[in-house]
Amino acid sequence: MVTPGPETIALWTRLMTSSRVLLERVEGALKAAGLPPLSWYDALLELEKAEEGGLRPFALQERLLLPQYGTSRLVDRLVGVGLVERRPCAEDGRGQELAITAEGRAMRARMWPVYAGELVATVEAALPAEEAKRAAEALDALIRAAR
Amino acid sequence: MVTPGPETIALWTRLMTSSRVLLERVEGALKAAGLPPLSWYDALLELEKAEEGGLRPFALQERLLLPQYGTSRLVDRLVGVGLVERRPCAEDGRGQELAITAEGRAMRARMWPVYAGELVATVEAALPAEEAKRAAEALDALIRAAR
DNA sequence: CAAGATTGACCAATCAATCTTT
DNA sequence: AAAGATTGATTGGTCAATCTTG
Repeated sequence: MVTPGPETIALWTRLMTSSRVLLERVEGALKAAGLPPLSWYDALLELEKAEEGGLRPFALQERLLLPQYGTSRLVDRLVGVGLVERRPCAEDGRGQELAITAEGRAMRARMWPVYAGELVATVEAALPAEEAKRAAEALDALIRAAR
Repeated sequence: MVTPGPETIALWTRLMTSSRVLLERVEGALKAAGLPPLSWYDALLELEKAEEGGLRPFALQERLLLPQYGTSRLVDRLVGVGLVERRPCAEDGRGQELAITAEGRAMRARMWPVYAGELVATVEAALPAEEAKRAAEALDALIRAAR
């Protein structure tokens, strides 16, 4: 039977713990500031990067690594509070185009300083840039191996 | 205004992506084998390590990094299917002792090969032990900085 | 009152089924 | 039939309130 080596176990447990602890910090800071969750930020950022044409739901889905229904429900909420618009799609009658609204841009801009502040206070306080870079490369190898 | 450096952003995004992608792999493999989710494994393992005396819910909670109500609901499910037992606590009338049952041990033993297989297939396929060790140390520094 | 633990009500995530267009 | 997207029903997670004992 296969048994992972101690380095593998250590990396796995630290990966699970660090991602949860950091995520909690960021989400906690957003909530404390009366702002929406990180998932909203991610979606707004992708739509803002896409500019004029907007994005099709399936494209947003790929970028956010969400299931199809997850995207559908997330977009429902964003549309519900006026941060995103749904428009019929010209080229493909099955689909739509999603576009960020002015309110959406404003919300993302309000969220960023809070988000950025936590990243600086945790990641940059913990690791010099050179080490952060090496760790990022190792994680990148994990990502490629897992899909 | 604070702005995280590019290495910080890269590490953060890889951390979020790698943890999600690897977790999906492991959860997917468990589900495909008709087994319960990883959260059950984690709880069963802690209770098995605790041996005879069992664990108080608050102690399990600390080890699993769950909120109090989260632990309560998780234990509900484990007790519901007979993998864990709740016993009144001798020293402290407010609390209980949680103990893994024989069925609980058997379930953990069935889950481990599936879990271990995915770790080997992803982590060990991606990184030599020496690099895994260095990455684990970097993540450990992140964990300490975040709490 | 603080600590350990649970619970009702609500929100979010998931599954399977569905609908439309290609 | 496959791709894009949504939806009803269920399950799981979260919040605030509650209960009991220290």
